[in-house]
Amino acid sequence: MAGLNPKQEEACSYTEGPLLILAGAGSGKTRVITHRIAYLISEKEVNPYNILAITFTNKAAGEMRERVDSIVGFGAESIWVSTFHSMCVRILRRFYDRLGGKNSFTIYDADDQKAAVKEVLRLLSFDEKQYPIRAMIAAISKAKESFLSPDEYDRQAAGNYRDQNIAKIYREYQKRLRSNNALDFDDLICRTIDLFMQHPDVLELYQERFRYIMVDEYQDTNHAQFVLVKMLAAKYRNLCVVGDDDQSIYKFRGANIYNILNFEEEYPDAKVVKLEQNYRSTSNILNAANGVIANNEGRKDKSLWTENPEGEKVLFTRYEDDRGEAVGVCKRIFELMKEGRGLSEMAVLYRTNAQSRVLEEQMIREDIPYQLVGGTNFYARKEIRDMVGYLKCIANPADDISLSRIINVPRRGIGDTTVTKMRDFAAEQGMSLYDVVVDAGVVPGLGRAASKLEAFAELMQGFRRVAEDGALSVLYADILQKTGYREELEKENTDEARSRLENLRELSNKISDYELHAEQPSLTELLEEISLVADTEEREDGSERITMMTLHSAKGLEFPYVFMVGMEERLFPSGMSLDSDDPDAEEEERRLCYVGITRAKEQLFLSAASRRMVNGNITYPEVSRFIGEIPENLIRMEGKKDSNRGYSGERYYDEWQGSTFRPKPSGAGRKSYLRTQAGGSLQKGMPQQTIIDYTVGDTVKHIKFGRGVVTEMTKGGSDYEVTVRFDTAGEKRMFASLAKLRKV
DNA sequence: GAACCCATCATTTTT
DNA sequence: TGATGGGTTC
Repeated sequence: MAGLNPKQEEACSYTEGPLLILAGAGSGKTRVITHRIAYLISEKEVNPYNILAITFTNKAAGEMRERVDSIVGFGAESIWVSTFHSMCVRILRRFYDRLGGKNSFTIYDADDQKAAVKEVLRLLSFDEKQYPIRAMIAAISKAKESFLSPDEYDRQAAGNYRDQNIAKIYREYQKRLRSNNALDFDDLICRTIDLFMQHPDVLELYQERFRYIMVDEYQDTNHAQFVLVKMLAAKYRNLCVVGDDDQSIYKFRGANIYNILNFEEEYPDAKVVKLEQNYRSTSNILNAANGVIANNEGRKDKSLWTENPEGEKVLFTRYEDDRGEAVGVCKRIFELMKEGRGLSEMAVLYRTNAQSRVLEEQMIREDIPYQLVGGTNFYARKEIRDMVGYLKCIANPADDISLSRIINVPRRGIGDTTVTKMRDFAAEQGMSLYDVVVDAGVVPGLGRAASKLEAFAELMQGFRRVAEDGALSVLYADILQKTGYREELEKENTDEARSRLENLRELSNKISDYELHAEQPSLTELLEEISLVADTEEREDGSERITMMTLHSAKGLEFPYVFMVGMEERLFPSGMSLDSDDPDAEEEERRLCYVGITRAKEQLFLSAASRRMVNGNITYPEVSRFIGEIPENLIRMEGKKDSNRGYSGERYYDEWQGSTFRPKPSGAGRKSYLRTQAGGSLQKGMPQQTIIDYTVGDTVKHIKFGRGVVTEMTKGGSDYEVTVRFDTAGEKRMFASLAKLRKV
């Protein structure tokens, strides 16, 4: 096997029986998985049809698919490369009727779930304050993960009034989902397990099919997923799990680190291969990470090493406050750029999304293009959810949740009172809301709304006819048109409305794209893709931007230059973790820190502020304990020591050349500015290669500062630093590639 | 039904 | 600080 180290090779060629691959950060994990699949097929002559590779995210599945395709060639397409959830959907679409459901079930996402719980609370007259929706969803999810039915949950709650009420909510929620012919994300896993338990013939079918199973990011699996994998692998026992207990950072969403820690107890004959050579980071960075993670107790014994050069020391800087930190980061970015590094080689990582704000503001001031990762999902936007709501209703008329969402959108005179009346009537008669809408005449006391309902029913029936024999894109266009949704937005004529229309066009593109590429396009499958595939706004290639994201989102990525900001007690590690009674909480924060450090290839910049605004309050945080855990000889501290554990903020905002402090842009203006920066519409289609057609003495125009005369140009790295004396804004120094100066 | 005011509340996120 | 949701008023 070409290009693999002995350990990697060992992991690839051990194909029979249970195998645990402990893959440290940057140890070439994906390479091993893909090579192993290739090895199974070419050396062991395993039929690709018998291979299953499970990942967590669609992104990971897509990447693996691509790599497998390129390395395996013939037969690669018959390998199942899939996320847990899409695998289960595929199985349930075929066999859900065996559990008494319809194979055409709808999938409820977080938003639908929320709406369902809200309705349940209303129905049971529970107070949302006492039983917060978020907490209820979490409780239900937890119950499902441990296979507790509402009845069993109730039994366990014996004597606990609150838990008994939660059991009631859970029961009612399940009832609602069942009558709506819907499954939530947890159901997808649990009901598949139910199916396997109740129908051993179905289980056997899949056991026979999946003779070789691989699970990536095994440390992220929850209990239900563990059970599912165990069942599938029970017959042939060719189960290979890959993961890193040190990178387990998703406990809050159910991940159970013991799945990986106790793998050898579960499978006593398991072979364990440790991939400990790191190919990513300098030894200074790697050892800094090792130093931090060594403070955790509950972990598999391993030590990462590298042949990479020592590199620069890790740099820690303490700034006066959060704003100063942002200024300092920007300054460092410019320094790196002067050395010829590009923005796409850099990333800023933080613990909480709220921290991005100050950084964004500063980057806008300094004209540094950035890209935010994470944030609101495309499909979570209101206008998209409305359209998807229509599609869901058309696909599954029993879906009361979606129908309630769109019945009065856009406004058509079917108000809350009417809907409540109909809902109550439906509940009494055991009908679905849609049945009632179609036959509104039977509901007493609807008054004027009756005619509105009739028109609405007519509209929906029309859509259903189009859905039956028309193309999906035609259906979509029809909805947009006939509901008056588009017209209403067009009339509004605001920036926001235009942006919504743009999103609706984007959805139209996605639908056309789906139609074009799907083997057999169907509304059900389209909706499945929409619910299961979060739309991760892919980074546009070629655009030079710095990436900003949470530490969680950074998992699996790497950058030459990494900034970890806000290294402060109670921010990171988070106060919530420190206050929690879970003794593992601090260790999970430390793992998160480990994940962050190991993202860096060349250089790592850590920083903290002495004063920070948190939730509108000024706080004076101490330096994070994690800083002290980095071996002293690997870190350079910038600044003087102060009385407590840390380093005081002696780095004030230094108004250096190029930074341009202007008053904070206000309200809506600022927002739309942010959007153009983050969303990229401003930069789309702009030449990436800057054409410099001006020189000293020329008059140029700047997008914000207006007219000015170039007074100086010096070469800095791959770029030019240009000094311009503006007519109104004074003298500014800036990078040619960022300043977008035009000769006039 | 929309516009406004006040109270409340705050990690991390994918499917 | 700032987003969100509920309640009130016009």
